[in-house]
Order: sequence, then C-alpha cells, then structure tokens
Amino acid sequence: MSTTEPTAQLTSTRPKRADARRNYDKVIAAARSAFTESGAETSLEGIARRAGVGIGTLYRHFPNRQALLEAVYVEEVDRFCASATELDGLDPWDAFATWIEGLVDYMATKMALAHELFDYVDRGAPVFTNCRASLFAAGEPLLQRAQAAGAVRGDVDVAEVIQLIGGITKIQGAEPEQIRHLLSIALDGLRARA
Amino acid sequence: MSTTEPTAQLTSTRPKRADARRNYDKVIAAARSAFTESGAETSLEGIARRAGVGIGTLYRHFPNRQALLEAVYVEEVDRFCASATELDGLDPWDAFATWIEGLVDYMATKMALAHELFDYVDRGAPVFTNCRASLFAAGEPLLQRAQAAGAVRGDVDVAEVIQLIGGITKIQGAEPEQIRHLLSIALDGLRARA
DNA sequence: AACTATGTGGAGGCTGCCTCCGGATAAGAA
DNA sequence: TTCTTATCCGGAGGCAGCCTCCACATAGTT
Repeated sequence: MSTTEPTAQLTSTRPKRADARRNYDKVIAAARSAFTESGAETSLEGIARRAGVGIGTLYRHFPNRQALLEAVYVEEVDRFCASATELDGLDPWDAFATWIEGLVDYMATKMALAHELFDYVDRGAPVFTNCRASLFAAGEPLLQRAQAAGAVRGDVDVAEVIQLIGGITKIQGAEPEQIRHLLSIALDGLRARA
Repeated sequence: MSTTEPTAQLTSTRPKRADARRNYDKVIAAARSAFTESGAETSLEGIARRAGVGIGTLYRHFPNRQALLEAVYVEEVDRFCASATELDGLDPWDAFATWIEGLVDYMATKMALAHELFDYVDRGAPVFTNCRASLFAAGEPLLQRAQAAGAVRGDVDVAEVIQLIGGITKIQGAEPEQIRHLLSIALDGLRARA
C-alpha cells in the first residue's frame, strides 16, 4: 500500500521521468477532489481536464476507471492511517476518541468511493483486505495504549471497535447529529467502568 | 403500488391500446429475467431486443432506466407480498416460518436491483418506503396469527422481524448455508418460550 | 371503409470509457 | 553543449449505452 507506486520495482528499471511523476500526482489530486465533491460520478475526461492533462496521459497511469478509483481510495486510507501517529502526544483516551471521531468522518466521505469500487471488485478483494489491515494496524496502538491506561475496557479488540463504528456510519437516513449522538453512546460503552 | 400502471388515471382517458399493454408486459417480463440473470448490468437495448420490441417502444413506456428498474422492483415486491396470502392454510408457525424463508430468498435475488436503484434514488424515496410498507402489511397478519397462537414471542413487531432478516441477508461473504444456519438461529429466537 | 388518436421502432445525437500512435521531451552520452 | 533515444504526452477516434425524434403503422371509433 505505497502511496505512489503500488508495485515495488524488483527489476531495477530507470526511475520514472519527472514529468510523468508530476502528472501522476496531478491526476490523483484532481481525482480526489472530484470524487469527494461530486460523489463518484465524475467522468475521467473531466478529471483529466481538471488535472490539466490529456485523457491519454490519465490512461497511461491508470489503465481504467477502476485503477484510478483504487489508487485514490488506497491513498486516502494511507493518509488517514498516518494521521493516527500524530495523536501520540495526547492523553490515551483523548487520542483514542479523537481517532474514532476521525474514523467516522473518514468513512462518511469515502463511502461513495468504496461503493463504486464494489461494482468492480468484490469485498474480499486484496484492495479491501489490505486497507482493512492497515486500518487495524493504525488503530491498534491507540486502543492498546488506552486499554493499558485503564481508559478503555479490556475485552474489545480493534476489529470489534471498527465494526461497531462502521455499523453506526451505515445507518440509513440518519442525521449527522444523530450519528454523532450514537457515536458518543458507543464511546461511552467502550469506556472502562470506574 | 399497482402492478401495472403506477399512476391511477384520474382524468377519464381512453384505456391503453391493446398492443401498448401487450408491449408493456413484454418489456417488464424481459427486464425481469434479464436483471435476475445478469445482475442489473443489462443494457436497455438488450432488454428491448429480448422483448422483441424497438428501443423507442421501451422508452415510450419507461422514460428512463430508473423507471424501468423501479417498475420491475415494485412488481417483484407485489408478487412476493401476494404470496403471503397463499399460506393461510398452514399451521400458524409454519406459515410464518415459510414466509420468512421466502423473504430471505427474495432479498438475496432482489438485492442487485435495489443496489442499482440506490444509484438513482435515495433510500428514503417513495419507492422504497412504499415497498417497505407493503412488505410490513403482508407480513403482519402472519406474525399476528403466529403470536395469537402462542408460537411466536409477543414482544416483536413486523418491522423488527424484517430488519433482523434483512441484517442476516446483508452479511458480507457468507455462504448460503451459513445464512440458512443464521436464519434458523433467528427463527429459534423468535419462537415463543415453552 | 375511412379516420384519427395512439403506438411503434430505428436512425442518430450525445456522452463516457478506452485505444492508438505521431509528436514532444527528459535524461543520459559524447 | 549537442545529440540520441527511451519514455511520455495528448487528442482523434472507435465503441457502447442512454435517450430523443419523427415518419410510418395500427387499434378503435364512426
């Protein structure tokens, strides 16, 4: 799950040309904002235009719509996972709770992307299992620290926590504040009893 | 939720011409089998061909893809709801359990259709709320009869039962037999204690 | 039988995904 | 610096799917 180039170059080829890398990044950036703005309904032509790049260039880097979708999705997951390490300074509970709240926002915005990806690859595909693994790996230290500090009950693991949050975000037709309320209830439930 | 013509004709217009009605039915039938066979990925051109009808005719009856999808979906719901009345002869519990099993099969096959419909209309749209209402109305007598006979615990209502079943069918990546096992567990849970 | 409101169906417009290849250019060699 | 060439750029165009339009056909009425 590298952010830039999914396949590590085993054969020692020449590194990518500067313009190629520049364009790759421009396309990813354009795609990310396009997808978050307009759901996943944007056309690839539109993304290319937005990136200031020809459609051929887009297809050179991403052989099809699915590939671009995946790249953006993976990059977002990485980005969110990385944010976990920035919470080290906080009190164990606060770090945990903050990360959980971030998780809710993250899931809400990335659902459209994941939803369209489901049209191409099934839920057991490497993309999703890898992303789930990354999410678990990122959350685990935060949870363990909070548990070690006696802030979170000891009988839950990351998988359960993330499923719980996932379930809450998937509630149909709930208002954002309702979600937030349910989240606070869930957090209360996770808190260690005094 | 009439099976054939969604909007009741308030203005007393002449009834539809015979050929029009015939073609309408042919398109619906072709669409139903096409959707159940190939998921919801079939093209409208293909459906028209399959129905032995021009593409223009299809569009005369269904102004767009969403309309056709909806019509088929609604028709399927009606059909399933109607099947509830055929269970009157059975023992209250058997009637209830049989209907529930039918519900699982029904949900499994119609998920693809509903999934694509979600791309067009949101989950709170009249189509879905109406269908849910029909489903509730169809299941209610069966549940009440089973409850009155002391076969099903008294502290559940139709909505809960259907949500429970819906939740089971939505479990990701479960084997059909696993689903069936979970269903039997759920049914045990619904059974009145001796 | 003739008339007309209604229905039919396919040509064609539009858009989106993707391919292809002539021209441009970065990166290394001379 | 200049040259060479592997690599990359980008848009024209093919193809498919959604949908519109309208000349022609026909059911139902007179």
